[in-house]
Amino acid sequence: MTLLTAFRPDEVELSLAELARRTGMAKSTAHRLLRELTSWDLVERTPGGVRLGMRLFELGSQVPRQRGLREAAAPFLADLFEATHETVHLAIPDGVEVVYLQKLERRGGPKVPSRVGGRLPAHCTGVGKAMLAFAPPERLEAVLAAGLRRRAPRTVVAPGLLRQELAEIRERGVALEHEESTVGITCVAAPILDAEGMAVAAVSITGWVNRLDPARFASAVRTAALGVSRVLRGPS
Amino acid sequence: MTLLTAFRPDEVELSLAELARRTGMAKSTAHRLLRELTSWDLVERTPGGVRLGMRLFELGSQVPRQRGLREAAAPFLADLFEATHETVHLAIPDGVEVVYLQKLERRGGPKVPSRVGGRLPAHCTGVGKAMLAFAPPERLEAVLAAGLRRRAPRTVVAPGLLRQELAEIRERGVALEHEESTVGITCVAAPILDAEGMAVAAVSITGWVNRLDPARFASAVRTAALGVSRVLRGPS
DNA sequence: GTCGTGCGTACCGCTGAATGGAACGGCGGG
DNA sequence: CCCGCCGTTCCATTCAGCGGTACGCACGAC
Repeated sequence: MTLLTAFRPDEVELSLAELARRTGMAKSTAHRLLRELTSWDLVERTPGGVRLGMRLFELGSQVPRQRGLREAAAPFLADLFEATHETVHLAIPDGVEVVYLQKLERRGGPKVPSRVGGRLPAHCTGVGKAMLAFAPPERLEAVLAAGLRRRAPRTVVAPGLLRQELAEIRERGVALEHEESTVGITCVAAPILDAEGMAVAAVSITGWVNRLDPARFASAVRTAALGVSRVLRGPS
Repeated sequence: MTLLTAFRPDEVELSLAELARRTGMAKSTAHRLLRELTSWDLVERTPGGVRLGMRLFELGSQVPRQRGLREAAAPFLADLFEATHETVHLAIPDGVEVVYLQKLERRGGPKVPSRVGGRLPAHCTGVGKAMLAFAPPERLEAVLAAGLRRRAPRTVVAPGLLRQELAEIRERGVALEHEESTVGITCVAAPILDAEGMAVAAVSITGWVNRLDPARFASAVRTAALGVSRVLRGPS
């Protein structure tokens, strides 16, 4: 894991020497461990070094926390994409962050910082706020305690403002985000709730701030989220 | 890895004792290793045992072999889905099998055996045949040597027939599959080629055999594949 | 041409960490 | 009620991982 996590999110390949340097291992140790990792196809040898291997992807695809959700949500995300023609996201909460499970992009859409399997802070994303509004109070406190870091000029950094906004989200069932994580981009999100009314995930659409009218799509996002919630609660 | 690979594709959670039994480890060994895996969030403790953890999903999402392809293909897959309203697949070759990278499902579509991160034999799937037709000859020989296992009544199991079909695919640029892996399901696939004309991946649409007219959608699938090929070759 | 540097690879003696047997408390079913 | 299975902890033995060292190679500077 020390070796595997030495790969930063957007690095394709690293040399043995670079890995040894980053991890503080002796070159011979890194060499031997990489041989073992290669034999499991957890990493692959390339002309210029090593990169993460396909078995990691295969294992990751089996992870229950994301698999059930993804399979249940897939058709609804497709519908939502078709109805709105905007970038669609599915995410789950994890500590003070959100982890993106799925992303449907259209050609020519805005370039958003999210990535399948990537993380963003909860307080400055649509999906994050949607889930915070329907989370145990401790989670909000943890987010506030971690500090509302400013990621863009319009990021909400005042705890009071955030609390107030979450109350509005609870009332309307939809979360809005206007250039709070990236300038020029806006977002409409809705939570996916379990039987107890707690958010287990959220869906959102994201688009250019001057092109996407939140009021027009709010009900579509909400409908998709409700559809997933219903399927998750089972055939009861 | 012995512990992680003890989880079969559709098992959600396993007990410590069951893991020890499957792997042949002593219970105490399995216990200690699971503690370590848990600390990395590679597995998570549940009331009834352990399950694969989110970090595996996050790591898997970084794997270059799938990430670049997925990001390049995403908009084209979305277009294809919208144009056809059928289940869309993106897959890459791996030995005598194919690994699915992405899947877009519509509501009410047929239930297909594929799964993101899952594998199927190359010889009985549309994407598999599309890629075999544009693969180094060794790969086809390897597939034949491994044996064309029958998965459905109409699976092609005769080497000669398969060779002939691949020639046709090369000519038309599109592969067809009619109930060769699952009864009632048909498939239209096209390869994504690199600069040397070798298949690096394939896209397909899948639907009910009596509902999906291959002739009508062949060009759409081919167009999507060509679009991805073009993007992959870069902005040259 | 020649040196210097950084790379991947291989060897091997030492040591500390992994192993698994044994034992215990808790729980549920027969 | 007791038996069996589970998860957990402890501990002595041993063996496998560690990393210092060294080698061949490719490349660039001088």
